[in-house]
Amino acid sequence: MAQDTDQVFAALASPVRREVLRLLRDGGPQPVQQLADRFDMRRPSFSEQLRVLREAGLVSERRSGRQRIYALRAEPLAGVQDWLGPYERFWRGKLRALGDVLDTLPDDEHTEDT
Amino acid sequence: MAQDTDQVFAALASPVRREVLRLLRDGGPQPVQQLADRFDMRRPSFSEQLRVLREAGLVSERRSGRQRIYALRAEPLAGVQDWLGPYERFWRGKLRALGDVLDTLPDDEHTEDT
DNA sequence: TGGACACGTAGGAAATTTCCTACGTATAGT
DNA sequence: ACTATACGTAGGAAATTTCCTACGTGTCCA
Repeated sequence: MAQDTDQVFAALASPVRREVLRLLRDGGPQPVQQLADRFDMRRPSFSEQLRVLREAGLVSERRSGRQRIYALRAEPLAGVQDWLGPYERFWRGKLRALGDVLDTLPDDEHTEDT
Repeated sequence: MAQDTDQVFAALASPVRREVLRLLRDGGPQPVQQLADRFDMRRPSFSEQLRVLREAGLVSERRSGRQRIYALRAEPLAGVQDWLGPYERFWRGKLRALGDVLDTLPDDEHTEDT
């Protein structure tokens, strides 16, 4: 569980890998070649980036002839959003009036004085 | 820009650092010592973990006598949620199961059946 | 059956991360 | 001024990441 979370966050900590996810999101499932053309990188290096995404569960692979079609698997990102949940009120509180948020708090556990 | 995003995701890719954020979220601002007691790690190593969080903008530091009080800075997490936004429809409503169909959708049309 | 194509793995170099011990700096108390 | 406390930096070892070139596997096609 934490292992998965680690892998997902680590996978997202690379502009190349985030761009791959975006390409799959906006362009749908694609073969490796078509994805790789977008990056200034040798093919084996790109394969490794795909492997990181695959092991994080963020993409799936399907074979079609001699091509491999990669597709976005967004489920792990739902886990990221779940993790994010409990923090949300902290930045909403900063962006809005503080009193507005405090009014709706179920319990008060973020005292800011000594 | 992407540099910041990289650092935030990389900072989150460690159970120790995520636990620090949780402790600050649930326990409010705390000195280093009090945080460090929760981890099986030497102090200098823990200082480095804090440095990673600090450089990602996820914590702030304030001096109080010979202590340094760390506090959660959640703003970068808002950036994470923004990044997550365009992926949300992929895990909601099982649209992804249809694969090619969503590729043909002109607008975001997420009916939540089943 | 032979060759081109799509993609991966093998293995290695360089950079980065993460831990450690040793030491430095600043503050507090006596 | 001296000592203890709180925390960081320095520097180094081990593990991991990320890139490369070279090569292997499987598929398509003439």
